Amino acid sequence: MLALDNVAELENARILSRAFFARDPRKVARELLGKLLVRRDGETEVLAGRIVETEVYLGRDDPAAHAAAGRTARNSVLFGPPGHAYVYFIYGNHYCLNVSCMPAGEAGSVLFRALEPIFGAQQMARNRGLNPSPPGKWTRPLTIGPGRLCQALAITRSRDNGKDLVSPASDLIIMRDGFRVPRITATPRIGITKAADRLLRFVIPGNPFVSGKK
DNA sequence: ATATCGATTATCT
DNA sequence: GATAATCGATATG
Repeated sequence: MLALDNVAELENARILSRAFFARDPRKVARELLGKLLVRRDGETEVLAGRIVETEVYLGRDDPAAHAAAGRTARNSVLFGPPGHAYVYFIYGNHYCLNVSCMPAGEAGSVLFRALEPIFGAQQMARNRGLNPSPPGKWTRPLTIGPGRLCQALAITRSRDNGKDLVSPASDLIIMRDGFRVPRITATPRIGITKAADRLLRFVIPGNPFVSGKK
């Protein structure tokens, strides 16, 4: 499988099934915690991060979701088959990555909010325009937050929107490696104004790469 | 330490 | 024309 074979961190990892995503995104968001988001660039470069923070966006019954008003040119991936990338541009500056859930025809997705770098942190820093040299805490700002993690993995709408995230041929895939999350906490979603009270954000509590205070 | 604010553009009303 | 699933810089206690 191209360059993945050479990465020790991924030698036991397998791509998730399409069926994993053909379900209620509330279930998918919880179970995505501890999985791996893997970016492949060319023949040699591999970037990988463990998913430590997710958010759920539903369909018509969720006013905060892009799918709330129905299908448009921008959000059409959300209504397509499960396991595909929905990438959108926000605040004139940032990209955010979702994976489509539910069977084709029904909207619903999970937003990737934070990763723990597992492989390729040096290149992630370069993608972010940061100086990779100072040792110690330099990995923290790489992948905390939906905009930052997209920049770290070089995810853009033109390159990745609509991409199949469970195809071995894709350069952006989601994998499992047997890692078990100790615990899951649900909180309100970040940065929204509508339906702000619903507990649709999921984190691995205590993980240092979860966004938020301390 | 927390709070506020400006950047910058695709998308929708 | 207003808004937005954000980030990073600056101001303030």
